[in-house]
Amino acid sequence: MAATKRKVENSILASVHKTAAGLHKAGLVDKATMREFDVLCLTPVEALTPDEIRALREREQVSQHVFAHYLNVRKDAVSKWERGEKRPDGPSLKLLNLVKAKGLEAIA
Amino acid sequence: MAATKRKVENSILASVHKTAAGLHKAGLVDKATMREFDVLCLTPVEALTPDEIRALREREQVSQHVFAHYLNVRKDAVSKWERGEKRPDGPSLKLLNLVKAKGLEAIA
DNA sequence: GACTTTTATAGCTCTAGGAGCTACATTTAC
DNA sequence: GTAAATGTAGCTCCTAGAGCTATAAAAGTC
Repeated sequence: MAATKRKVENSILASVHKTAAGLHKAGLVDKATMREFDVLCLTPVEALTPDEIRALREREQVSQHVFAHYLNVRKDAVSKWERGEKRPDGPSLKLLNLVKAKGLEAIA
Repeated sequence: MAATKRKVENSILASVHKTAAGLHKAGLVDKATMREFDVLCLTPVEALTPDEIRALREREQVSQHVFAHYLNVRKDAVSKWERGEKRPDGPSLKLLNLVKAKGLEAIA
């Protein structure tokens, strides 16, 4: 239910963002103010299961070693994520979400 | 001196990368192989001083709170980075480097 | 077939980054 | 005046990630 609420909130926020973006284009809202909206409308960083992380890496066709280099973590960390020994959060999770959404090249 | 060596290495690697990229375009090297080159040629993640981090955030014209949201860390963390109480590394440093090179929008 | 390299798993210890909180200045806006 | 936003300061706690070694299963080489 938290997920449902989240989704509704997101769709509302998406509209707010779209509207704000329009105002910005029209020169009625400056860039800094847009950023204020963006905080609320930023793509939510979602948790990833070990399987999803592995699938993500295999989609990009790289070894754990190479994948780790892109994220600036050690290969051991990637191995542990994929086996569920450690769960990435904060900055690492953000990077994984970036790769999921935009591909490895986006963080090269 | 380590820095000098690094620089030289990087320029060499940059050439290797450029050459490899050419071979790839010509269809002589597949994408997976390119990735192998990329590991060596990835933009090095450099450490940032507290002042550089603050300058970076101010360049993007956002508060610590907003900045933290983009990086998926708490605002306390950003404050500590800028005051030199904690030094970001690994995934967080990678994100900061991304922002430095491509701007906040690159990680939105 | 033996051999090496690559890739990934497993187990271990240790450090410090980040979470999460409260309280307190300062500035800006209403 | 006072309310909101911003940043500092001082804590404690947890665990992610570093860093290492050993092992083992593929993949490529001779």
